[in-house]
Amino acid sequence: MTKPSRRSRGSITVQDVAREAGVSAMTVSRVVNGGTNVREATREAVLAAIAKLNYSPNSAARSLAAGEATQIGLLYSNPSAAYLSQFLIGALAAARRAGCHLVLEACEGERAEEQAEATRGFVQTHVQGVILPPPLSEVTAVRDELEAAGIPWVSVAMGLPPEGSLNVRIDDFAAACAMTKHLLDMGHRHIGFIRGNPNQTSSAERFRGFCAAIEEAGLDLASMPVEQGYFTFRSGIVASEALLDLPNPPTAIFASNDDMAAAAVGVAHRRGLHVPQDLSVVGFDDTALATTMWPELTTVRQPIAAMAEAALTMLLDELRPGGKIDEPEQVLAHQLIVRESCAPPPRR
Amino acid sequence: MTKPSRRSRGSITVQDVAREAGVSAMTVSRVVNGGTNVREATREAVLAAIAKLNYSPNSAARSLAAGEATQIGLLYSNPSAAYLSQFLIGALAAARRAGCHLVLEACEGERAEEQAEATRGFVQTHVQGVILPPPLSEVTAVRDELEAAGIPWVSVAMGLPPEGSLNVRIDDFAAACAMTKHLLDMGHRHIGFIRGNPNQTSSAERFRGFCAAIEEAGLDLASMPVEQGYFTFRSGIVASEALLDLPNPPTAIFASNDDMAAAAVGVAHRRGLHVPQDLSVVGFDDTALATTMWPELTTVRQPIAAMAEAALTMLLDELRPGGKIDEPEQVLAHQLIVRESCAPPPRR
DNA sequence: TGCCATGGTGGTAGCGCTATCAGCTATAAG
DNA sequence: CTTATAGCTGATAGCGCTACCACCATGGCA
Repeated sequence: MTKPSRRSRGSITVQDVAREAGVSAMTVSRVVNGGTNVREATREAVLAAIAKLNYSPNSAARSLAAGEATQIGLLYSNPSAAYLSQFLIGALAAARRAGCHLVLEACEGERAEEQAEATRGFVQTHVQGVILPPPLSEVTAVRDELEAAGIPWVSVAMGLPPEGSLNVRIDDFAAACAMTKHLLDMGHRHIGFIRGNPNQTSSAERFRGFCAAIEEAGLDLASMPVEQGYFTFRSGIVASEALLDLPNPPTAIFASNDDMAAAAVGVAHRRGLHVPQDLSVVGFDDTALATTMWPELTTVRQPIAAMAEAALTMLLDELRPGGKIDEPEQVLAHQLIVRESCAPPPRR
Repeated sequence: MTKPSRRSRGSITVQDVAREAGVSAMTVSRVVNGGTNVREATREAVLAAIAKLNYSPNSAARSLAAGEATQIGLLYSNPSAAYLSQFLIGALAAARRAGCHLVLEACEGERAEEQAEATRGFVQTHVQGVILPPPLSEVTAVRDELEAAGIPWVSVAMGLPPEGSLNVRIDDFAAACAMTKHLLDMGHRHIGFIRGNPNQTSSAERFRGFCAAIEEAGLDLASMPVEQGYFTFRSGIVASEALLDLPNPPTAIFASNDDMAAAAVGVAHRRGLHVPQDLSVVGFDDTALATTMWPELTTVRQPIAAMAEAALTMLLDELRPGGKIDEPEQVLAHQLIVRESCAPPPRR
């Protein structure tokens, strides 16, 4: 009878499974991880033993033994809170599967120096790679700092990422195009557009999509009122007021994100306009805001959690000793979400 | 010249630091962790070596060797997305410090069976402890399941936690009381209250706070219109309409959370009432929603991230072999956030 | 002088897993 | 019937860290 180590937590280990299945620990490990080169019968025996003992691998031991990347940085700034939580959920799921830790760092400031400072925090804590959700994915101060430290990064949801950089995104152009067509299909011919922050390339892509759909419909793009916004609620108020102050105001407003769309609805209500009867409003992103307003917002859904997962997975692949990844760019599918903020234009 | 192992990632280890400082690895470890029983001179030498080599401990090895809890579950349901992201930020920060992983599990359903099912997911993946943010902290199906599996948990933001249970919260009663006084101070004498979901004890506590402030001011509580809500935006719409349909509608509405307050503002706008000139509205929680509406919402801020950190820390203490914790209940400070949704009542 | 506390330190032995390579079995090829 | 080839498996040796105990000085006490 062997004396159990007093340090043992009594948990099931590979050894236990191996004994149960009548194989070696190594074979169990192989089955658990992808399982190349294991005979089918053996695999089944191991799987049965795992199920019987209710085994679950110890991730600390795993990453220690495998010498894997264990700390991945995630630099976030104010993003719409709804966006961030979805993002974190996806990233955490992937991180746990990979057995690595997510290291968060807030980057509040707007100034390049503050941003670089936040980034250096990562360099000092030895993260092996960094995920950059918007809008940080576009900040050169951050990217330069990472570049200098030799830390790889993945940018998420850029509109138009630089060639060859690691990134995960949706097709902002196509999504904006589809949304515009949705408005056109409803009969709108005079659509106001609120642009996003010019320092994010997705703003330009979304606007391009809008333009493309308008022109494809044979309408005069120059007649469509366009206002500059900055993705914030407040900027949406200013832009919407400008749009509705026009002598010939649009019958629909396409805001480049949900926050600004919510602002447009707020402004319309203040003026006694009913949405969607008097004015249609659509947004982009499908954040929680879209369903905590009245009427609920027609918008474009990004698979945020999936994008975060994809980003982390890509980064881990890149970090793996052998592996430059084959496909540094991943474009995930978006989805048009039709709710109640949109109706045919009022008859005049 | 020693041949370096090909598995080594060339990172700095305790051994390197020990050699540099002229001590043993054990001593370095002691210095890094609290450092009991180390002579001051030795400690300084080690610290210097750590700084010089830019050493940072490998958390995987650490938790493997120490046999610490390494997987902590976090069961979440719908929570306001803004709430969740703040919560995750706090929890992640604490988790990284402790070197443990956060395991997320979504619990979408309302039915006890679904909730129990989600909880069993944790039991099977061998999490050592679970954090229960609202509203899950109040679900008995979940708690029974954890109890049965012998997994300790910490509930967060319950209004009135059961005696002796691990929990972190704010004083909902005091916060609601303070908010009500703020309305009274502005001159409101006829205040409508929208209650929260009755299945959460914080709803009752907030209502109690409201009542206490009203009675303390010597007003007739029975004359204050009260509607039942369920913390959702939609329930807020129904409740607000009921309140404003009253022959003698209130001059202010105190909603038990921000979502319902936003609904109240929306309903008011639809009726051509201006907020705050014609109607004051206040909320509770200070979620992102509070600043993505117009006017911005006066509300109560919970230190969400800090509460999550406190919860995780408490759980880890509980899990530590030696230690039942001394103080199973922590009450953190809330804060009244005054914005623009609130003004003195209109003169009649 | 001996003896026990006590504070400080190092050596040893793992924690649970996987990289590596050697070996071993079948099948294919010579 | 050998030899090459491939597929499958196990023994060994760590990954970087810390629990555990042995050890060595001290110094106080009998």
